Amino acid sequence: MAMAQILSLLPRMDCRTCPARHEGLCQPMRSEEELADLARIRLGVRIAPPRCVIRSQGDEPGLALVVLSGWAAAFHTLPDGRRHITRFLTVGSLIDAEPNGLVHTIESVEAVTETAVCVQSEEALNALRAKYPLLEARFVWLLERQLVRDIERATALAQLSAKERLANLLLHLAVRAARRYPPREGEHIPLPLTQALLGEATGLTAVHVNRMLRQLTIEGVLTFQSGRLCILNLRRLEAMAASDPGVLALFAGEHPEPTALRTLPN
Amino acid sequence: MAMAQILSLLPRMDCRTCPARHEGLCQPMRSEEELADLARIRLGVRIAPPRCVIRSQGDEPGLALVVLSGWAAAFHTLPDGRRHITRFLTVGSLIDAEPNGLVHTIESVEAVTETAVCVQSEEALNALRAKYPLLEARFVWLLERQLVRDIERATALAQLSAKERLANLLLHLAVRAARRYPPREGEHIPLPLTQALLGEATGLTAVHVNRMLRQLTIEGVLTFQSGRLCILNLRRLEAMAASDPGVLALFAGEHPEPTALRTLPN
DNA sequence: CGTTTGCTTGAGGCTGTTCAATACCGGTGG
DNA sequence: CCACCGGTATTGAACAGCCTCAAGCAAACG
Repeated sequence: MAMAQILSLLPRMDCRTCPARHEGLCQPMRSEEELADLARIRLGVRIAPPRCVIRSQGDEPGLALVVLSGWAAAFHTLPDGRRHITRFLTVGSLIDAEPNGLVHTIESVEAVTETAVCVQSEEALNALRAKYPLLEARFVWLLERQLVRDIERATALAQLSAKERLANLLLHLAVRAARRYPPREGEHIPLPLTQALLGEATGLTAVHVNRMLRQLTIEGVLTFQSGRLCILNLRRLEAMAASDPGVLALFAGEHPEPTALRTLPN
Repeated sequence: MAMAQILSLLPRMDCRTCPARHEGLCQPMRSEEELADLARIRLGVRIAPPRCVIRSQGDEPGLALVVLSGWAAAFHTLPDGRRHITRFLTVGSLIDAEPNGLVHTIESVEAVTETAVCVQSEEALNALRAKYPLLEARFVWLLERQLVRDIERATALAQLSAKERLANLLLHLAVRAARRYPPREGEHIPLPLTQALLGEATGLTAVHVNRMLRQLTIEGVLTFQSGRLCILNLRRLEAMAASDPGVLALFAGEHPEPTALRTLPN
Protein backbone atom coordinates (compact mmCIF):
# COMPACT_ATOMS: atom_id res chain seq x y z
CA MET A 1 0.00 0.00 0.00
CA ALA A 2 1.46 3.31 -1.11
CA MET A 3 0.55 5.19 2.02
CA ALA A 4 2.09 2.62 4.32
CA GLN A 5 5.27 2.66 2.30
CA ILE A 6 5.57 6.42 2.45
CA LEU A 7 4.84 6.52 6.13
CA SER A 8 7.32 3.78 6.92
CA LEU A 9 10.11 5.94 5.56
CA LEU A 10 9.42 8.69 8.05
CA PRO A 11 11.13 8.98 11.43
CA ARG A 12 9.30 7.38 14.32
CA MET A 13 8.24 8.93 17.56
CA ASP A 14 7.68 7.12 20.80
CA CYS A 15 3.97 6.55 21.22
CA ARG A 16 4.19 7.10 24.92
CA THR A 17 5.25 10.68 24.41
CA CYS A 18 2.20 11.38 22.27
CA PRO A 19 1.17 14.95 23.15
CA ALA A 20 -2.39 14.67 21.97
CA ARG A 21 -4.31 12.76 24.58
CA HIS A 22 -6.65 15.68 24.94
CA GLU A 23 -7.54 16.01 21.28
CA GLY A 24 -9.71 14.42 18.66
CA LEU A 25 -11.09 11.04 19.57
CA CYS A 26 -9.54 11.17 23.06
CA GLN A 27 -11.71 14.14 23.98
CA PRO A 28 -13.73 14.43 26.16
CA MET A 29 -11.59 12.64 28.73
CA ARG A 30 -12.61 9.13 29.61
CA SER A 31 -11.40 6.07 31.43
CA GLU A 32 -7.76 5.09 31.64
CA GLU A 33 -8.64 1.70 30.25
CA GLU A 34 -10.08 3.29 27.15
CA LEU A 35 -7.09 5.58 26.67
CA ALA A 36 -4.78 2.61 27.13
CA ASP A 37 -6.72 0.68 24.48
CA LEU A 38 -6.50 3.65 22.12
CA ALA A 39 -2.74 3.79 22.67
CA ARG A 40 -2.44 0.03 22.18
CA ILE A 41 -3.80 -0.02 18.63
CA ARG A 42 -1.30 2.53 17.39
CA LEU A 43 0.89 1.28 14.60
CA GLY A 44 3.23 4.20 15.13
CA VAL A 45 3.65 7.94 15.14
CA ARG A 46 5.35 9.54 12.18
CA ILE A 47 6.80 12.96 11.58
CA ALA A 48 6.14 14.35 8.11
CA PRO A 49 8.26 17.29 6.93
CA PRO A 50 6.60 20.17 5.03
CA ARG A 51 5.21 19.18 1.59
CA CYS A 52 5.45 15.53 2.47
CA VAL A 53 2.59 13.47 1.02
CA ILE A 54 1.00 11.77 4.01
CA ARG A 55 -1.70 10.03 2.05
CA SER A 56 -2.46 9.90 -1.64
CA GLN A 57 -5.77 9.93 -3.49
CA GLY A 58 -6.41 6.46 -4.85
CA ASP A 59 -4.81 4.62 -1.93
CA GLU A 60 -6.66 1.68 -0.50
CA PRO A 61 -8.50 2.58 2.67
CA GLY A 62 -7.53 0.74 5.83
CA LEU A 63 -5.54 3.16 7.93
CA ALA A 64 -6.95 5.74 10.30
CA LEU A 65 -4.77 8.78 10.91
CA VAL A 66 -4.94 11.34 13.67
CA VAL A 67 -2.95 14.55 13.47
CA LEU A 68 -0.97 15.14 16.67
CA SER A 69 0.71 18.43 15.79
CA GLY A 70 1.33 20.75 12.86
CA TRP A 71 -0.85 21.73 9.92
CA ALA A 72 -1.72 19.63 6.89
CA ALA A 73 -4.03 20.08 3.91
CA ALA A 74 -6.53 17.53 2.59
CA PHE A 75 -7.30 18.00 -1.08
CA HIS A 76 -9.18 16.37 -3.91
CA THR A 77 -7.52 16.22 -7.32
CA LEU A 78 -9.43 16.18 -10.61
CA PRO A 79 -8.35 14.07 -13.58
CA ASP A 80 -6.98 17.14 -15.38
CA GLY A 81 -4.83 18.17 -12.43
CA ARG A 82 -6.94 20.92 -10.89
CA ARG A 83 -7.12 20.44 -7.17
CA HIS A 84 -9.15 21.80 -4.29
CA ILE A 85 -8.20 21.92 -0.63
CA THR A 86 -11.25 20.53 1.14
CA ARG A 87 -10.04 21.17 4.66
CA PHE A 88 -7.04 22.01 6.74
CA LEU A 89 -5.99 19.52 9.39
CA THR A 90 -4.38 20.28 12.71
CA VAL A 91 -4.15 18.85 16.22
CA GLY A 92 -6.91 16.31 16.74
CA SER A 93 -8.12 16.09 13.14
CA LEU A 94 -9.20 12.61 12.12
CA ILE A 95 -8.43 11.32 8.64
CA ASP A 96 -10.67 8.40 7.95
CA ALA A 97 -14.36 8.36 7.17
CA GLU A 98 -14.23 6.20 4.06
CA PRO A 99 -17.63 4.59 3.63
CA ASN A 100 -17.53 0.87 3.14
CA GLY A 101 -17.75 0.11 -0.56
CA LEU A 102 -15.32 2.82 -1.64
CA VAL A 103 -12.27 1.07 -3.02
CA HIS A 104 -10.02 4.09 -3.42
CA THR A 105 -9.69 7.12 -1.20
CA ILE A 106 -10.64 10.34 -2.92
CA GLU A 107 -8.56 12.72 -0.84
CA SER A 108 -4.84 13.28 -0.57
CA VAL A 109 -3.21 14.76 2.51
CA GLU A 110 -0.04 16.81 2.44
CA ALA A 111 1.89 18.30 5.33
CA VAL A 112 2.01 22.09 5.34
CA THR A 113 4.27 22.49 8.35
CA GLU A 114 6.11 19.62 10.00
CA THR A 115 3.27 17.34 11.02
CA ALA A 116 3.09 14.49 13.50
CA VAL A 117 0.57 11.81 12.57
CA CYS A 118 -0.61 8.88 14.63
CA VAL A 119 -1.26 5.83 12.47
CA GLN A 120 -3.66 3.06 13.39
CA SER A 121 -5.49 0.30 11.64
CA GLU A 122 -9.04 1.28 10.75
CA GLU A 123 -10.20 -2.19 11.69
CA ALA A 124 -8.73 -1.91 15.17
CA LEU A 125 -10.32 1.48 15.65
CA ASN A 126 -13.68 0.08 14.58
CA ALA A 127 -13.33 -2.67 17.13
CA LEU A 128 -12.73 -0.10 19.84
CA ARG A 129 -15.74 1.89 18.64
CA ALA A 130 -17.83 -1.20 19.17
CA LYS A 131 -16.33 -1.76 22.60
CA TYR A 132 -16.69 1.79 23.94
CA PRO A 133 -20.04 3.50 23.27
CA LEU A 134 -18.66 6.91 24.18
CA LEU A 135 -15.87 6.51 21.66
CA GLU A 136 -18.45 5.61 19.05
CA ALA A 137 -20.47 8.68 19.99
CA ARG A 138 -17.39 10.85 19.75
CA PHE A 139 -16.58 9.39 16.34
CA VAL A 140 -20.09 10.14 15.09
CA TRP A 141 -19.95 13.62 16.60
CA LEU A 142 -16.80 14.38 14.61
CA LEU A 143 -18.50 13.22 11.41
CA GLU A 144 -21.60 15.28 12.10
CA ARG A 145 -19.57 18.37 12.92
CA GLN A 146 -17.73 17.99 9.63
CA LEU A 147 -21.04 17.68 7.78
CA VAL A 148 -22.23 20.93 9.32
CA ARG A 149 -19.02 22.65 8.31
CA ASP A 150 -19.42 21.24 4.80
CA ILE A 151 -22.81 22.91 4.52
CA GLU A 152 -21.35 26.29 5.37
CA ARG A 153 -18.36 25.72 3.13
CA ALA A 154 -20.47 24.78 0.14
CA THR A 155 -22.70 27.80 0.69
CA ALA A 156 -19.64 30.03 0.92
CA LEU A 157 -18.15 28.64 -2.31
CA ALA A 158 -21.44 28.95 -4.18
CA GLN A 159 -22.81 32.25 -2.93
CA LEU A 160 -20.14 34.46 -1.40
CA SER A 161 -17.86 36.91 -3.18
CA ALA A 162 -14.10 36.45 -3.14
CA LYS A 163 -13.63 38.76 -0.17
CA GLU A 164 -16.43 37.12 1.78
CA ARG A 165 -15.09 33.63 1.08
CA LEU A 166 -11.70 34.65 2.41
CA ALA A 167 -13.29 36.17 5.49
CA ASN A 168 -15.26 32.98 6.03
CA LEU A 169 -12.21 30.75 5.78
CA LEU A 170 -9.98 32.95 7.91
CA LEU A 171 -12.57 33.30 10.65
CA HIS A 172 -13.03 29.54 10.74
CA LEU A 173 -9.29 28.94 10.87
CA ALA A 174 -8.83 31.64 13.51
CA VAL A 175 -11.34 29.93 15.79
CA ARG A 176 -9.62 26.59 15.35
CA ALA A 177 -6.10 27.94 15.77
CA ALA A 178 -6.94 30.13 18.76
CA ARG A 179 -9.25 27.44 20.21
CA ARG A 180 -11.63 30.17 21.22
CA TYR A 181 -14.92 31.63 20.08
CA PRO A 182 -15.29 34.46 19.71
CA PRO A 183 -11.62 35.11 18.95
CA ARG A 184 -9.97 38.19 20.46
CA GLU A 185 -9.37 41.33 18.47
CA GLY A 186 -5.72 42.29 18.26
CA GLU A 187 -4.37 38.85 19.13
CA HIS A 188 -1.76 37.43 16.79
CA ILE A 189 -2.90 33.93 15.87
CA PRO A 190 -0.27 31.63 14.31
CA LEU A 191 -1.60 30.38 10.98
CA PRO A 192 1.25 29.01 8.87
CA LEU A 193 -0.53 29.03 5.50
CA THR A 194 0.46 30.70 2.25
CA GLN A 195 -1.80 32.83 0.09
CA ALA A 196 -1.63 30.11 -2.54
CA LEU A 197 -3.05 27.60 -0.07
CA LEU A 198 -5.86 29.98 0.87
CA GLY A 199 -6.58 30.27 -2.84
CA GLU A 200 -6.78 26.53 -3.33
CA ALA A 201 -9.20 26.31 -0.41
CA THR A 202 -11.48 29.14 -1.59
CA GLY A 203 -11.42 28.44 -5.31
CA LEU A 204 -9.56 31.69 -6.04
CA THR A 205 -6.20 32.39 -7.66
CA ALA A 206 -3.35 33.31 -5.37
CA VAL A 207 -3.20 36.68 -7.12
CA HIS A 208 -6.78 37.47 -6.24
CA VAL A 209 -6.34 36.24 -2.68
CA ASN A 210 -3.54 38.74 -2.36
CA ARG A 211 -5.74 41.59 -3.61
CA MET A 212 -8.57 40.68 -1.27
CA LEU A 213 -6.23 40.38 1.71
CA ARG A 214 -4.84 43.81 0.98
CA GLN A 215 -8.35 45.17 0.77
CA LEU A 216 -9.31 43.57 4.08
CA THR A 217 -6.26 45.18 5.62
CA ILE A 218 -7.08 48.61 4.17
CA GLU A 219 -10.60 48.29 5.54
CA GLY A 220 -9.18 47.56 8.97
CA VAL A 221 -10.77 44.12 9.24
CA LEU A 222 -7.69 41.96 9.68
CA THR A 223 -4.03 41.49 8.83
CA PHE A 224 -2.37 38.31 7.64
CA GLN A 225 1.39 38.51 7.50
CA SER A 226 4.26 36.08 7.91
CA GLY A 227 2.05 33.26 9.07
CA ARG A 228 0.13 35.22 11.67
CA LEU A 229 -3.49 36.34 11.53
CA CYS A 230 -4.65 39.36 13.50
CA ILE A 231 -8.34 40.22 13.68
CA LEU A 232 -8.86 43.96 13.94
CA ASN A 233 -12.63 44.30 13.58
CA LEU A 234 -14.44 41.14 14.60
CA ARG A 235 -17.93 42.52 14.02
CA ARG A 236 -17.24 43.32 10.39
CA LEU A 237 -15.33 40.11 9.84
CA GLU A 238 -18.27 38.07 11.08
CA ALA A 239 -20.70 40.06 8.96
CA MET A 240 -18.63 39.33 5.86
CA ALA A 241 -17.95 35.70 6.73
CA ALA A 242 -21.67 34.95 7.12
CA SER A 243 -20.84 32.01 9.33
CA ASP A 244 -23.15 30.70 12.04
CA PRO A 245 -21.80 31.43 15.56
CA GLY A 246 -23.17 28.10 16.77
CA VAL A 247 -21.13 26.26 14.16
CA LEU A 248 -17.98 28.22 14.88
CA ALA A 249 -18.34 27.37 18.55
CA LEU A 250 -18.22 23.66 17.65
CA PHE A 251 -14.67 24.21 16.40
CA ALA A 252 -13.50 26.32 19.33
CA GLY A 253 -12.04 23.38 21.20
CA GLU A 254 -14.89 22.82 23.61
CA HIS A 255 -16.03 19.25 23.28
CA PRO A 256 -19.55 18.72 24.59
CA GLU A 257 -20.07 15.31 26.07
CA PRO A 258 -21.96 13.45 23.38
CA THR A 259 -25.47 12.45 24.31
CA ALA A 260 -26.05 10.30 21.29
CA LEU A 261 -25.60 7.12 23.27
CA ARG A 262 -26.17 8.32 26.78
CA THR A 263 -29.16 6.07 27.15
CA LEU A 264 -26.66 3.28 27.45
CA PRO A 265 -25.45 2.02 30.84
CA ASN A 266 -22.45 4.04 32.00
CA MET B 1 -41.19 23.76 18.13
CA ALA B 2 -41.86 25.32 14.76
CA MET B 3 -41.18 22.20 12.75
CA ALA B 4 -43.50 20.04 14.81
CA GLN B 5 -46.25 22.61 14.43
CA ILE B 6 -45.91 22.76 10.68
CA LEU B 7 -45.78 19.02 10.35
CA SER B 8 -48.81 18.51 12.58
CA LEU B 9 -50.91 20.48 10.12
CA LEU B 10 -50.15 18.09 7.31
CA PRO B 11 -52.33 15.12 6.46
CA ARG B 12 -51.32 11.83 8.05
CA MET B 13 -50.53 8.55 6.43
CA ASP B 14 -50.87 5.17 8.03
CA CYS B 15 -47.43 4.07 9.17
CA ARG B 16 -48.17 0.48 8.29
CA THR B 17 -48.48 1.38 4.65
CA CYS B 18 -45.04 2.97 4.64
CA PRO B 19 -43.55 2.15 1.22
CA ALA B 20 -39.93 2.66 2.19
CA ARG B 21 -38.86 -0.36 4.15
CA HIS B 22 -36.16 -0.98 1.60
CA GLU B 23 -34.63 2.47 1.74
CA GLY B 24 -32.38 4.55 3.89
CA LEU B 25 -31.77 3.22 7.35
CA CYS B 26 -33.83 0.09 6.66
CA GLN B 27 -31.36 -1.03 4.03
CA PRO B 28 -29.70 -3.51 3.88
CA MET B 29 -32.50 -5.73 5.06
CA ARG B 30 -32.30 -7.00 8.59
CA SER B 31 -34.30 -8.78 11.24
CA GLU B 32 -38.05 -8.41 11.59
CA GLU B 33 -37.55 -7.39 15.19
CA GLU B 34 -35.37 -4.49 14.14
CA LEU B 35 -37.79 -3.37 11.44
CA ALA B 36 -40.61 -3.56 13.93
CA ASP B 37 -38.66 -1.42 16.37
CA LEU B 38 -37.95 1.09 13.64
CA ALA B 39 -41.66 1.25 12.84
CA ARG B 40 -42.55 1.58 16.51
CA ILE B 41 -40.63 4.80 17.11
CA ARG B 42 -42.42 6.62 14.30
CA LEU B 43 -44.30 9.68 15.39
CA GLY B 44 -46.14 9.75 12.08
CA VAL B 45 -45.87 10.06 8.35
CA ARG B 46 -46.77 13.38 6.77
CA ILE B 47 -47.45 14.44 3.22
CA ALA B 48 -46.00 17.81 2.28
CA PRO B 49 -47.33 19.53 -0.88
CA PRO B 50 -44.90 21.27 -3.25
CA ARG B 51 -43.17 24.32 -1.73
CA CYS B 52 -44.17 23.28 1.74
CA VAL B 53 -41.51 24.06 4.36
CA ILE B 54 -40.78 20.73 6.02
CA ARG B 55 -38.14 22.06 8.36
CA SER B 56 -36.82 25.53 8.94
CA GLN B 57 -33.30 26.75 9.62
CA GLY B 58 -33.08 27.77 13.27
CA ASP B 59 -35.45 25.08 14.54
CA GLU B 60 -34.40 23.18 17.61
CA PRO B 61 -32.98 19.77 16.75
CA GLY B 62 -34.77 16.74 18.12
CA LEU B 63 -36.61 15.17 15.19
CA ALA B 64 -35.17 12.76 12.69
CA LEU B 65 -36.87 12.73 9.30
CA VAL B 66 -36.70 10.14 6.56
CA VAL B 67 -38.04 10.90 3.10
CA LEU B 68 -40.38 8.16 1.88
CA SER B 69 -41.28 9.53 -1.55
CA GLY B 70 -41.01 12.66 -3.64
CA TRP B 71 -38.22 15.21 -4.00
CA ALA B 72 -37.23 17.90 -1.51
CA ALA B 73 -34.41 20.42 -1.29
CA ALA B 74 -32.23 21.11 1.74
CA PHE B 75 -30.77 24.59 1.73
CA HIS B 76 -28.77 26.94 3.90
CA THR B 77 -29.83 30.58 4.07
CA LEU B 78 -27.45 33.45 4.73
CA PRO B 79 -28.39 36.44 6.90
CA ASP B 80 -28.87 38.63 3.82
CA GLY B 81 -31.25 36.19 2.18
CA ARG B 82 -28.98 34.47 -0.31
CA ARG B 83 -29.48 30.76 -0.16
CA HIS B 84 -27.76 27.63 -1.41
CA ILE B 85 -29.26 24.23 -2.00
CA THR B 86 -26.86 21.87 -0.29
CA ARG B 87 -28.51 18.67 -1.45
CA PHE B 88 -31.62 17.21 -2.96
CA LEU B 89 -33.53 14.66 -0.93
CA THR B 90 -35.51 11.73 -2.23
CA VAL B 91 -36.58 8.25 -1.18
CA GLY B 92 -34.43 7.08 1.72
CA SER B 93 -32.70 10.38 2.46
CA LEU B 94 -32.09 10.97 6.16
CA ILE B 95 -32.49 14.47 7.59
CA ASP B 96 -30.71 14.55 10.90
CA ALA B 97 -27.02 14.65 11.62
CA GLU B 98 -27.03 17.59 14.01
CA PRO B 99 -23.94 17.30 16.19
CA ASN B 100 -24.62 17.58 19.88
CA GLY B 101 -23.94 21.13 21.00
CA LEU B 102 -25.63 22.78 18.03
CA VAL B 103 -28.67 24.59 19.36
CA HIS B 104 -30.25 25.56 16.06
CA THR B 105 -30.39 23.63 12.83
CA ILE B 106 -28.58 25.33 9.97
CA GLU B 107 -30.54 23.82 7.11
CA SER B 108 -34.09 24.26 5.91
CA VAL B 109 -35.93 21.62 3.91
CA GLU B 110 -38.62 22.39 1.38
CA ALA B 111 -40.72 20.00 -0.65
CA VAL B 112 -40.15 20.25 -4.41
CA THR B 113 -42.77 17.73 -5.43
CA GLU B 114 -45.33 16.28 -3.07
CA THR B 115 -43.16 14.61 -0.45
CA ALA B 116 -43.92 11.97 2.16
CA VAL B 117 -41.79 12.26 5.28
CA CYS B 118 -41.51 9.85 8.17
CA VAL B 119 -41.05 11.66 11.48
CA GLN B 120 -39.37 10.15 14.51
CA SER B 121 -37.78 11.38 17.68
CA GLU B 122 -34.02 11.68 17.38
CA GLU B 123 -33.66 10.33 20.90
CA ALA B 124 -35.63 7.21 20.08
CA LEU B 125 -33.55 6.65 16.96
CA ASN B 126 -30.37 7.01 18.99
CA ALA B 127 -31.62 4.41 21.42
CA LEU B 128 -32.18 2.01 18.54
CA ARG B 129 -28.72 2.77 17.21
CA ALA B 130 -27.32 1.70 20.56
CA LYS B 131 -29.45 -1.45 20.54
CA TYR B 132 -28.69 -2.60 16.99
CA PRO B 133 -25.02 -2.46 15.93
CA LEU B 134 -25.90 -2.91 12.27
CA LEU B 135 -28.27 0.06 12.41
CA GLU B 136 -25.49 2.10 13.96
CA ALA B 137 -23.15 0.99 11.20
CA ARG B 138 -25.72 1.90 8.58
CA PHE B 139 -26.18 5.31 10.17
CA VAL B 140 -22.44 5.95 10.12
CA TRP B 141 -22.22 4.69 6.55
CA LEU B 142 -24.80 7.25 5.46
CA LEU B 143 -22.83 10.03 7.17
CA GLU B 144 -19.57 8.90 5.60
CA ARG B 145 -21.13 8.66 2.16
CA GLN B 146 -22.43 12.19 2.51
CA LEU B 147 -18.96 13.39 3.54
CA VAL B 148 -17.49 11.86 0.40
CA ARG B 149 -20.12 13.54 -1.74
CA ASP B 150 -19.41 16.83 0.03
CA ILE B 151 -15.77 16.59 -1.01
CA GLU B 152 -16.73 16.22 -4.65
CA ARG B 153 -19.36 18.93 -4.40
CA ALA B 154 -16.97 21.43 -2.85
CA THR B 155 -14.36 20.66 -5.49
CA ALA B 156 -16.96 21.13 -8.20
CA LEU B 157 -18.11 24.47 -6.81
CA ALA B 158 -14.58 25.73 -6.39
CA GLN B 159 -12.86 24.45 -9.52
CA LEU B 160 -15.31 23.58 -12.28
CA SER B 161 -16.79 25.87 -14.91
CA ALA B 162 -20.52 26.48 -15.08
CA LYS B 163 -21.07 23.79 -17.69
CA GLU B 164 -18.97 21.29 -15.80
CA ARG B 165 -20.77 22.00 -12.53
CA LEU B 166 -24.11 21.38 -14.20
CA ALA B 167 -22.82 18.16 -15.72
CA ASN B 168 -21.57 17.08 -12.30
CA LEU B 169 -24.89 17.75 -10.59
CA LEU B 170 -27.02 16.20 -13.32
CA LEU B 171 -24.90 13.06 -13.47
CA HIS B 172 -25.14 12.66 -9.71
CA LEU B 173 -28.90 13.17 -9.76
CA ALA B 174 -29.30 10.84 -12.72
CA VAL B 175 -27.57 8.04 -10.84
CA ARG B 176 -29.75 8.58 -7.79
CA ALA B 177 -32.99 8.89 -9.73
CA ALA B 178 -32.30 5.94 -12.02
CA ARG B 179 -30.76 3.94 -9.12
CA ARG B 180 -28.15 2.69 -11.51
CA TYR B 181 -24.51 3.30 -12.29
CA PRO B 182 -23.60 3.76 -14.99
CA PRO B 183 -26.92 5.20 -16.17
CA ARG B 184 -28.24 4.22 -19.58
CA GLU B 185 -27.91 6.46 -22.59
CA GLY B 186 -31.24 7.42 -24.11
CA GLU B 187 -33.31 6.58 -21.04
CA HIS B 188 -35.71 9.28 -19.88
CA ILE B 189 -35.07 9.75 -16.15
CA PRO B 190 -37.76 11.64 -14.20
CA LEU B 191 -36.13 14.58 -12.46
CA PRO B 192 -38.78 17.10 -11.39
CA LEU B 193 -36.47 20.09 -10.82
CA THR B 194 -36.59 23.56 -12.34
CA GLN B 195 -33.64 25.39 -13.86
CA ALA B 196 -33.85 27.84 -10.96
CA LEU B 197 -33.34 24.99 -8.49
CA LEU B 198 -30.36 23.70 -10.46
CA GLY B 199 -28.96 27.21 -10.27
CA GLU B 200 -29.35 27.42 -6.52
CA ALA B 201 -27.55 24.11 -6.18
CA THR B 202 -24.64 25.01 -8.47
CA GLY B 203 -24.17 28.63 -7.47
CA LEU B 204 -25.26 29.89 -10.88
CA THR B 205 -28.09 32.14 -11.99
CA ALA B 206 -31.11 30.49 -13.56
CA VAL B 207 -30.35 32.44 -16.74
CA HIS B 208 -26.90 30.95 -17.02
CA VAL B 209 -28.16 27.46 -16.21
CA ASN B 210 -30.48 27.83 -19.15
CA ARG B 211 -27.63 28.82 -21.47
CA MET B 212 -25.44 25.94 -20.33
CA LEU B 213 -28.28 23.43 -20.68
CA ARG B 214 -28.89 24.61 -24.22
CA GLN B 215 -25.20 24.23 -24.96
CA LEU B 216 -25.13 20.73 -23.51
CA THR B 217 -28.07 19.87 -25.74
CA ILE B 218 -26.41 21.35 -28.84
CA GLU B 219 -23.30 19.34 -28.07
CA GLY B 220 -25.39 16.19 -27.88
CA VAL B 221 -24.48 15.43 -24.27
CA LEU B 222 -27.94 15.43 -22.70
CA THR B 223 -31.43 16.90 -22.77
CA PHE B 224 -33.39 18.20 -19.82
CA GLN B 225 -37.00 19.04 -20.62
CA SER B 226 -40.26 19.02 -18.74
CA GLY B 227 -38.83 17.30 -15.70
CA ARG B 228 -37.05 14.54 -17.56
CA LEU B 229 -33.34 14.06 -18.04
CA CYS B 230 -31.99 12.09 -20.97
CA ILE B 231 -28.29 11.28 -21.23
CA LEU B 232 -27.16 11.15 -24.85
CA ASN B 233 -23.40 10.83 -24.53
CA LEU B 234 -22.37 9.31 -21.23
CA ARG B 235 -18.66 9.33 -21.94
CA ARG B 236 -18.55 13.07 -22.52
CA LEU B 237 -20.88 13.77 -19.62
CA GLU B 238 -18.60 11.88 -17.25
CA ALA B 239 -15.52 13.64 -18.63
CA MET B 240 -17.15 17.01 -17.97
CA ALA B 241 -18.58 16.07 -14.58
CA ALA B 242 -15.17 14.98 -13.28
CA SER B 243 -16.88 12.77 -10.73
CA ASP B 244 -15.32 9.62 -9.30
CA PRO B 245 -17.09 6.45 -10.53
CA GLY B 246 -16.57 4.81 -7.16
CA VAL B 247 -18.42 7.64 -5.46
CA LEU B 248 -21.25 7.62 -7.98
CA ALA B 249 -21.68 3.89 -7.40
CA LEU B 250 -22.30 4.57 -3.70
CA PHE B 251 -25.42 6.48 -4.71
CA ALA B 252 -26.69 3.96 -7.23
CA GLY B 253 -28.91 2.18 -4.76
CA GLU B 254 -26.67 -0.72 -3.93
CA HIS B 255 -26.15 -0.84 -0.21
CA PRO B 256 -23.04 -2.77 0.77
CA GLU B 257 -23.37 -4.52 4.10
CA PRO B 258 -21.42 -2.32 6.49
CA THR B 259 -18.36 -3.94 7.98
CA ALA B 260 -17.71 -1.20 10.49
CA LEU B 261 -19.04 -3.25 13.33
CA ARG B 262 -18.84 -6.75 11.97
CA THR B 263 -16.34 -7.74 14.62
CA LEU B 264 -19.30 -7.72 16.98
CA PRO B 265 -21.24 -10.89 17.82
CA ASN B 266 -24.02 -11.38 15.30
C1' DC C 1 25.43 34.53 -4.40
C1' DG C 2 22.13 32.07 -7.41
C1' DT C 3 17.85 29.77 -6.75
C1' DT C 4 13.58 29.10 -4.83
C1' DT C 5 9.48 30.52 -2.61
C1' DG C 6 6.20 33.79 -1.48
C1' DC C 7 4.23 38.47 -1.94
C1' DT C 8 2.77 42.51 -4.71
C1' DT C 9 1.00 45.20 -8.52
C1' DG C 10 -0.69 46.37 -13.38
C1' DA C 11 -3.25 45.64 -17.82
C1' DG C 12 -6.39 43.19 -20.53
C1' DG C 13 -9.75 39.53 -21.34
C1' DC C 14 -13.17 35.93 -20.34
C1' DT C 15 -16.87 33.91 -17.64
C1' DG C 16 -20.91 34.59 -15.56
C1' DT C 17 -24.16 38.34 -13.81
C1' DT C 18 -27.72 41.77 -14.23
C1' DC C 19 -31.42 43.80 -16.33
C1' DA C 20 -34.85 43.45 -19.63
C1' DA C 21 -38.07 41.65 -22.84
C1' DT C 22 -40.56 37.85 -24.91
C1' DA C 23 -42.68 33.41 -25.31
C1' DC C 24 -44.84 29.45 -23.42
C1' DC C 25 -48.09 26.60 -20.82
C1' DG C 26 -51.52 24.97 -17.67
C1' DG C 27 -55.03 26.65 -14.82
C1' DT C 28 -58.87 29.86 -13.66
C1' DG C 29 -62.61 32.72 -14.19
C1' DG C 30 -65.37 35.70 -17.03
C1' DC D 1 -64.64 30.50 -25.86
C1' DC D 2 -61.20 33.75 -24.72
C1' DA D 3 -58.71 36.81 -21.37
C1' DC D 4 -55.93 36.61 -17.74
C1' DC D 5 -52.46 34.94 -14.65
C1' DG D 6 -48.30 32.89 -12.22
C1' DG D 7 -44.57 30.16 -12.99
C1' DT D 8 -41.07 28.65 -16.16
C1' DA D 9 -38.09 28.88 -20.08
C1' DT D 10 -35.52 31.58 -23.48
C1' DT D 11 -32.73 35.15 -25.57
C1' DG D 12 -30.11 39.72 -25.98
C1' DA D 13 -27.04 43.45 -24.42
C1' DA D 14 -24.21 45.69 -21.11
C1' DC D 15 -21.62 45.16 -17.07
C1' DA D 16 -18.51 43.38 -13.34
C1' DG D 17 -15.83 40.16 -10.87
C1' DC D 18 -12.26 37.32 -11.16
C1' DC D 19 -8.64 35.30 -14.09
C1' DT D 20 -4.50 35.35 -16.97
C1' DC D 21 -0.27 36.94 -18.08
C1' DA D 22 3.53 39.52 -16.87
C1' DA D 23 6.92 41.79 -14.21
C1' DG D 24 9.29 43.07 -10.05
C1' DC D 25 10.65 42.54 -5.25
C1' DA D 26 11.96 40.56 -0.69
C1' DA D 27 13.34 36.89 2.23
C1' DA D 28 15.06 32.23 2.95
C1' DC D 29 18.22 28.81 1.78
C1' DG D 30 21.70 25.79 -0.21
